[in-house]
Amino acid sequence: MAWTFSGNRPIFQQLKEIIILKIINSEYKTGDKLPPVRDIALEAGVNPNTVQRAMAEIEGEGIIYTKRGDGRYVSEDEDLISAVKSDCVNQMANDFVQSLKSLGLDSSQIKTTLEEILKTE
Amino acid sequence: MAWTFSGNRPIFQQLKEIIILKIINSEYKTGDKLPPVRDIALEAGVNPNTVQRAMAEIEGEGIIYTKRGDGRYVSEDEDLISAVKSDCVNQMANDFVQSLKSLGLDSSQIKTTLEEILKTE
Amino acid sequence: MAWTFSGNRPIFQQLKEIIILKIINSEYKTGDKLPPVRDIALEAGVNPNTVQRAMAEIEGEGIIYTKRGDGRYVSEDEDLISAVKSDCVNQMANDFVQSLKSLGLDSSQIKTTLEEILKTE
Amino acid sequence: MAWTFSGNRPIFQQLKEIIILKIINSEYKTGDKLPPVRDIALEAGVNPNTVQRAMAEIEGEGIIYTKRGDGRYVSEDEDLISAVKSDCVNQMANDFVQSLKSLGLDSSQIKTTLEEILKTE
DNA sequence: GTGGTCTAGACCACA
DNA sequence: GTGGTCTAGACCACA
Repeated sequence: MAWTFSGNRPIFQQLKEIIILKIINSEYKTGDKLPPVRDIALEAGVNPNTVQRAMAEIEGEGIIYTKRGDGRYVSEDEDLISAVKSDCVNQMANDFVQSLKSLGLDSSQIKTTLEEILKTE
Repeated sequence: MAWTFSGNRPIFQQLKEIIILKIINSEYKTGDKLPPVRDIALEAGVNPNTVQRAMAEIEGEGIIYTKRGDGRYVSEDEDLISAVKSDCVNQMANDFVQSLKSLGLDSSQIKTTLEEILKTE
Repeated sequence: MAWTFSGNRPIFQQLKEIIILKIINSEYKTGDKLPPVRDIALEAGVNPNTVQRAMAEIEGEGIIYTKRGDGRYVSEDEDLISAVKSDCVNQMANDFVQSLKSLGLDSSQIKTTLEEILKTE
Repeated sequence: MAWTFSGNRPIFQQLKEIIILKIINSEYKTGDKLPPVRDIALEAGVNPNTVQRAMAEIEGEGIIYTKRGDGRYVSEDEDLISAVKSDCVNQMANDFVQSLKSLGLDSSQIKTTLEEILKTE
């Protein structure tokens, strides 16, 4: 996954999402040590403060933790991580359905729309 | 549709979305005169300038136009409006699929997820 | 010449320009009686007040005049009308040259640009 | 280039034009950081909001972009910038030719008119 | 009455 | 320090 940012959304948020994604997808595995803030900052081409902020917020969600004087680690709690993933999936699906309903589509139209998209991929 | 705003996104953008939605859903019909900026501002509880900005941006997309000294009207171009709607739907569906794929789900998992959600509604 | 308006500029100004154009091009000839304000308003699909304002401003420039209780007439002063025309042409040409110079083009580039355009017409 | 405004056209539009001109003429070069909104506002003697609006619209055309929390920069895409310039030149030339033709001048008269003007400069 | 522009001033997120 | 948003309020052109 590349460190690219969309410009119209806060970089720290996009960073958060990318890092969480790397954890969910086991690019950073359970119990792994994460790269130092400075390395990520360099690689992503952003200010270390921005990485710091993203990390702090992810830590707030419990899926990474800090060993003082050592570094940050991915939580060993695999259930937590898979819970984060399924929460994420469910919220996206709910938002998607909600949005299309507000545009006036019913369930079967929503299903058809999705199938159309999946076919073209 | 209520004039409620989420707080973490600009009001003028949310206004834009709500108004476009009203047009797509024919609450404001083709050729209709829209309520005056000041009326919407009052109803939505925001400053007229904020409504003005939303309107100007929607006008930039061509689905409404201004008659000077008179007011704003929904475009008579029904094709344009239905194009806006289907663009909207397609983009949402694409984003949804893209996001779930980046979380590691394949097509059949995405389909299953959506069906689960639709069942619970 | 059709009575069509661009929307982002005042209608009365566009009306002025169209009417003056009709005079310069002898669609309305020296000494002719102009159509009544109400007829023009109907034909152009605008408010009679707007036509009235355009007429008043043209009258201010001397190329039309009012006979009370009768109507408006194109001035008999042919020199005045051709002066208006050449003023118009000169001002346009000056503005054009000025604008292109401010974009950094020199005289010969301006000439070339114009010749390119004339070729493609 | 002075920050002077004509009074009968919106200031934000004139600002837009002046800033774009400065980019086209490489007063603000590819990749350069632009002066802060507040500085330009002070220099031009207008409200920062007005500059903000001009900037936002220029950004919409893609030739400048914002680094959040940092400032605005001229696009690195030199092709885009030269395209903007030539579009600008062509549109001016087309408008000019169109206007003179509607006044009844033919191609050779238009050419002569321009040459007269260029001689007197 | 309608939209369009502008100012002054405030407050916020971001880096 | 930088841009982004928003409000309050004013004034104007237009129809």
